Amino acid sequence: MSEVRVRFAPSPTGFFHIGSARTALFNWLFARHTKGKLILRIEDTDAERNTPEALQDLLDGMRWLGMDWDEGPEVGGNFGPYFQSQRSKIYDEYLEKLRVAGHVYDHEGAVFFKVSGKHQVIDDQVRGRVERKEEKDFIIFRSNGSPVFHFVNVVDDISMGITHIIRGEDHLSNTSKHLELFNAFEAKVPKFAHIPLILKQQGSGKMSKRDEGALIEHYQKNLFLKDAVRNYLCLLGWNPKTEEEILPIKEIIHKFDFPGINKDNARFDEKKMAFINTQYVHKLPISNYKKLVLPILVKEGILTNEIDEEYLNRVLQLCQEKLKSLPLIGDFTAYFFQESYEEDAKTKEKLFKKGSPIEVLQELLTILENLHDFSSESLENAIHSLAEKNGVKASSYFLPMRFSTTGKGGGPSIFGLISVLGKDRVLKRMERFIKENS
RNA sequence: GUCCCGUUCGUCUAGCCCGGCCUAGGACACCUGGUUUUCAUCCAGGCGACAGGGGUUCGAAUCCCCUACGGGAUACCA
Repeated sequence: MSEVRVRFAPSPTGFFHIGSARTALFNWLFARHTKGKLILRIEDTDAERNTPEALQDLLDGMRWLGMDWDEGPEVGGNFGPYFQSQRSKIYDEYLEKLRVAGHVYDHEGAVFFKVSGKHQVIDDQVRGRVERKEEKDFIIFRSNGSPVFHFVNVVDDISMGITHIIRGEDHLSNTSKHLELFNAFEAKVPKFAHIPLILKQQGSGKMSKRDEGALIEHYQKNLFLKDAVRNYLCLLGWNPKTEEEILPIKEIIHKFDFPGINKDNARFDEKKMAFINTQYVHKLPISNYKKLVLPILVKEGILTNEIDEEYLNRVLQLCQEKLKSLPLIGDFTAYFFQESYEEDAKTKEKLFKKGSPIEVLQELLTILENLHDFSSESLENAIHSLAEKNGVKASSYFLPMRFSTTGKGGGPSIFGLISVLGKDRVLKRMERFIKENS
């Protein structure tokens, strides 16, 4: 059996967006699943709209999402060049073949392809048999001498030995043109797989570069985990047929195949994207998590050099299970590292409405002063026995404790919080709070 | 307009090819309750769909036809 060769063929005319990324991803998954090759081919025949920045953004985005290519820019290969702008010689040769066989004619300076008028049958791996007839002759070389997409696309797929064409459904109608060309060249026709499009979150139509959250850059900037973004993208138009949706990429590669691809378009859902990201944040190995979060804390001026490594580790570990996304880390942990932090006014109001927190805190203070073991288990026992002695619910101590030491109404689990903060800080902050509020 | 593709909870989807196991399963979101409180974790429960109409069949989400709706293509863009 011959080796699978698939290609991702973007044109670098804008920033790398979700739709392109997902097409690249499906090609990559198929290549890895079949142990074949992924070819990255840059379709830059439109000199007017191509930019080097867009190309760089594309390569960065591919790598960020963990998609490597076996042939193409920066890696080379035996079927190059991989930029269409450098393949004009090949295109001229192929054009000559069509001329010799009488498939083309010149008109108004442009070269037209003479259509056969026959029904073209696509045996699509996703949609089954699709039949379409190309009615009109079409241009393959512009009057300025440059070749047109349909022509270069087919010529490259032939000359690069592409075996499977996995692309968006928006190309399904174009396929009859491409089939005409493959036939005119008497070339073997690759298998086609037209994958569903990604629709914009609101309104109608497919997702475009201008839509919120459409650019890969957006996820990079907002510190989404790349594995999470990739996992979500896999789920748009493909399903693993398991109840579990959050899967390691190895498993996705193993399961990925054409029968699992859906026919209907999928609407992009930022909430589910965010949910999956949160799951990945929670599962992040501690060393990795620390590496990602540290620069944020430093940048936000929350961490200074004198921070005790041991303490930092405990804080980060404590907060991970409640952290929804990486950029929230500063807000979530600032009070661990700084003595001046803002108090949440609404929570404070609530606290004082509930009773006399100062009295409660004074009692807590004496208990905690005499508590030598500040582990969360020990704290839990102490608070529970205090509650029992006073005939109240243990939870009645939680908000006073939390608010007086953090100025917040929410955060990590209470005993863990007090334990990590440590006896010195807790007592000092409670005392300060009592003084300032009585 | 013409051509092509599609249509299961608000959203992503399982089931459809090979009709009965489907009083249609899961996930996100939402709502309610629980847990270490407010909550951003976690757990339990709830809400919620086979686009409509005709066939075929003992039986249809599953097969066929029509309609409606959605998407795409109709460029000397890719």
